[in-house]
Amino acid sequence: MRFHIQPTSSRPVYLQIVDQVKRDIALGLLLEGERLPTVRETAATLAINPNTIAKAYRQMEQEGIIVTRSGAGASVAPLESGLNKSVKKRILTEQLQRVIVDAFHMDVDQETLTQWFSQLLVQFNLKEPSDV
Amino acid sequence: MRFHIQPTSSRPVYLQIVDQVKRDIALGLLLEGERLPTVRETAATLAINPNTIAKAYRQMEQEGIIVTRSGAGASVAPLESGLNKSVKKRILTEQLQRVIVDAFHMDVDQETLTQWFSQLLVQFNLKEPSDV
Amino acid sequence: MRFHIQPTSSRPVYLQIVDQVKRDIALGLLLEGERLPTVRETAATLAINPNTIAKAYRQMEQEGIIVTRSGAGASVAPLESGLNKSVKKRILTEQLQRVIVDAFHMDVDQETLTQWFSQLLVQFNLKEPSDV
Amino acid sequence: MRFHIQPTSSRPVYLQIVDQVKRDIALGLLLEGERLPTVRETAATLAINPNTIAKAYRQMEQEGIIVTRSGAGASVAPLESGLNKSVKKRILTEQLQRVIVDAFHMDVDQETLTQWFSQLLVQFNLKEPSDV
DNA sequence: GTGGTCTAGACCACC
DNA sequence: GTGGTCTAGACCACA
Repeated sequence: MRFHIQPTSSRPVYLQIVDQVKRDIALGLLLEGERLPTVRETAATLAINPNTIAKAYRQMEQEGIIVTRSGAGASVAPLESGLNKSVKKRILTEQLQRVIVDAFHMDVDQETLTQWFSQLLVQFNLKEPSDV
Repeated sequence: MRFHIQPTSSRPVYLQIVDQVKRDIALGLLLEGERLPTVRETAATLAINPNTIAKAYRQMEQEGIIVTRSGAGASVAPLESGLNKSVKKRILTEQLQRVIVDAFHMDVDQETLTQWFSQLLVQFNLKEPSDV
Repeated sequence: MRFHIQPTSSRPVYLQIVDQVKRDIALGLLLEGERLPTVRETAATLAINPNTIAKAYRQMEQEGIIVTRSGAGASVAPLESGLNKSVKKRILTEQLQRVIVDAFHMDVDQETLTQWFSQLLVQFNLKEPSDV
Repeated sequence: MRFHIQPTSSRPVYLQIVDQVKRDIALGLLLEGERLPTVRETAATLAINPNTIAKAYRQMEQEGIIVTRSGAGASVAPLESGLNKSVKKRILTEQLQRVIVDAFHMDVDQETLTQWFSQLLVQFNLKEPSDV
């Protein structure tokens, strides 16, 4: 696994790492049980403070995305979400609404936005074993 | 215009205000040229520090959402986005991707997500060109 | 609120703080909505690094014990536990079992242990308004 | 004796082993003088680093739970606790208090907690003096 | 070797 | 003023 960090981004470095791990899992590039690079290794590769990487890992652990066994590295946890459906809907529609509103203010029409949305869905659907 | 603020939300107060103005414009509830409540009026109503409201207004002015004439308050600016299309696409697909990845980790399937997306589009479609 | 830290304890400082806040809430000494001392203030009083205090606060926030509004300090959150009952039972009986086993190995008989348990319950029951 | 280890638990593996030995002794499943499996045997069965098992045994020896005679393996020591009563009380009430506070924050009422406590006591009472 | 804790000190976002 | 992020570096617990 290779991370790509933009130090100038307003998004904190540790969240950029979280984003990328979550994306790669969703894309099927990282499979359940697969090991992530160690904190020190990642810190060295990216020339970033180990504490920052550790923070990203801690965050993912608490979100249930990965499991870390102290002294034995971190690996991808099985998919499991304890949230009930109404909460999920609230969170996701809130995010989607923000995108739609932004699109409006950028003068992007709904067809175009829907098209981009669909293209992304296709990308993230490739991970279904039988579909490939 | 009435704002609804959740002080405990992780989303900063000033961005909650920006969100709501942008949403109401996109919904056609706020029309071009319409005036927004003054900073001090809003601050009093919401019992929030005026600096916070001022920051929200400054942010919206920068984004070209509103225009403020000193002494005459703020009003909704005409829709206009100077960004070029590839930039728009990058910004919006980045946001959409994050939603899709989050949906995956919440174990929400693509059909459900697409349905929620479509429902939102309908809501924001009511105020089409001919309505203005 | 005054904290009492034992730097020599094997229990990490940040957890000692969490323990004390949770205990004081359970005792009714800290009420819902009440503000906690600021991170910097606490750090100065205890002569402990602010990051350590911040970590304790972050931990409590994620446990839902307190809410922090950036720029406006932290306060006690309303009591709410999203766990379902079987999970609660598993967690608590696991802890209780460990105490009982330890008591056995210390040669403390069950009557004595039960007595200590009851005395503690009484202490933590005083917080019911009408009982006082 | 068969150990059951959850590698993903936040409780260290070596302590899980200690927990289980102490519990089985308290339950009367392991009697004084009875021999424990060897370090290397256990390590092989559980597919765990022998150092981890050795650490668990060292810990139990220090606590006076078991005695190890070099070359002759480990066996259960006679029950004996050198602590004075006030120390025992301090240690155990500290643990009990933590359970009670946790129960409060999980919104588990005192009746329920007391019931769980009593049920556990019954389990651990089956192996009373006369049974040995 | 792994990750976890704590310190010290800088800078930023928010109110 | 508040808390959040990041860096740098020490020490410890765990496997």
